[in-house]
This record gives sequence, structure tokens and C-alpha cells, in this order.
Amino acid sequence: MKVAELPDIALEDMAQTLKVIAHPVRLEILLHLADSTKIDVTTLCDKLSCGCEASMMSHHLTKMKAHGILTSVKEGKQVYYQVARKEVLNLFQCMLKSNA
Amino acid sequence: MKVAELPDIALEDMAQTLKVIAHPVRLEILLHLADSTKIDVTTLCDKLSCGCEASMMSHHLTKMKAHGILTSVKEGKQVYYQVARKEVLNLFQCMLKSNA
DNA sequence: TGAACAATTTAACAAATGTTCATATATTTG
DNA sequence: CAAATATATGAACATTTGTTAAATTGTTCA
Repeated sequence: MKVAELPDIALEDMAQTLKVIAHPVRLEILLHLADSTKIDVTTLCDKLSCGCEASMMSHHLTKMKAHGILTSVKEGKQVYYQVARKEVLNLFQCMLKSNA
Repeated sequence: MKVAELPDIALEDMAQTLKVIAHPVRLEILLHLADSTKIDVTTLCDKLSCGCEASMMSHHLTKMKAHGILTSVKEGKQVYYQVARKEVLNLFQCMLKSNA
């Protein structure tokens, strides 16, 4: 499929989405959320290798939620996050050099 | 393919690349370069709908070149740019909602 | 109930990065 | 060599990042 034949792409929107995702911690968050249905802030801090404080983690999660990439559900004391726009997970495959 | 089973991904590098691409003008540049083999700065300014001055266009191209996404060849007065890392063009397909 | 604790969010700020407009540096051609 | 064209660079301005501290929301249990 030629790129020029793609349906009209809203470049502004796409750039905005990519911008939000283009951060190593946020990519790692997405990788974790890809395979687990939902996960809370503290657990994420523990599991990720980035050594992120809860406050920073919350920042990242809030940002992605604000752009519709994640959703959250509050259950008791914790807030669980999950991926709302599954298509962004394709990024991990398609950025591989082997897919050139 | 489960995301967790992907080969080790250098998240820093991936974030860096995405960051460079995450700009509406740079996305439009890539779209144009996707189907034309090479193109020079001035022609790009004319063809793109972003109304970009040559000076800014040069900035964007330089940045993408600095990150290995583009390469350039000088021929006479013009500098022609083309896509070096073809895999980034996959972004346009995989960001479509229909691929969720 | 309400004091103590736990999970998450918000606020405030300095440092680093990105964006853009104006200007400068080639390069070609008459 | 000078004028015209093509591209690159500089510097002000705006945004993003990460830190620390404080606020909010919910739970537990004496």
C-alpha cells in the first residue's frame, strides 16, 4: 500500500499523539499495559526499570489519559490504568528495523 | 505477536526517533518523501500545505537528518533529501484506528 | 467518629529542549 | 565580480521535564 493512498490523515492529531508517546518512560508504561489488562500507579513504579517516583508516574499517566491513550478506573485506594487506543501498540512492531 | 515477546527494544532510541517525527510538518515531509525518491528544500516548501518558509523547512530536514531518518545529496545548487530509515514510514499505517 | 496511614494527584519552580523568525553563508550564473 | 538563488545558522521565545513538597481521597481501626 502506497503511503499517498492512505485515507486522509489528520497530521496534527497524529503528531500530537506521537508527541505524547515519544518518551522512554511512557513507552515502557505502554509496553507493560500491553500485556496486562490494568495496573495501578504504585505497581507500575515497582515494575518499571526507570526508577520513577509515584509523582512522576502520575504525571505521565495523566498526560496519556488526557490524550485518550489511556483510561483509568478507581477501585478503592488505587487507580488502575489501561490502554484505550490499542492501535498505538502497533508502534512497537512497526518501528523495528526488520520491518523496513 | 505479544508485545512482551518483541526483541529487546531500546526505548530511549525509539522515544528519540518518535520525538523527532512527532511534528505535523515533519510528518508531512515524510509522507511526501515516501513516494518520491528524493526532493529538494524549495520544492518541498512549494508542495507541502503547511506554508513553511525555506528556513524552517531546512531546520526540520536538518533535524531529521541528524537523527538518521533522512539522508541528503547535494546536486548543483540543490540539496536533495530522501528517507534513510524506511521503517518509520510504517507509522502512517499502524497509527490508523482501523488497525487497533 | 476521627486520627493515622496509604495511594494518587496537584503545585511550583529550575533546567533542558524545541520552535520559529530573522539573518547569514554558500553556490551558481550572467 | 555582483546579483540571485538555495540552504544553513543564531537567538528569542515557548514548551516540556523532573524535582520536591503539599494537597486530596480513601481506608483502617481504636
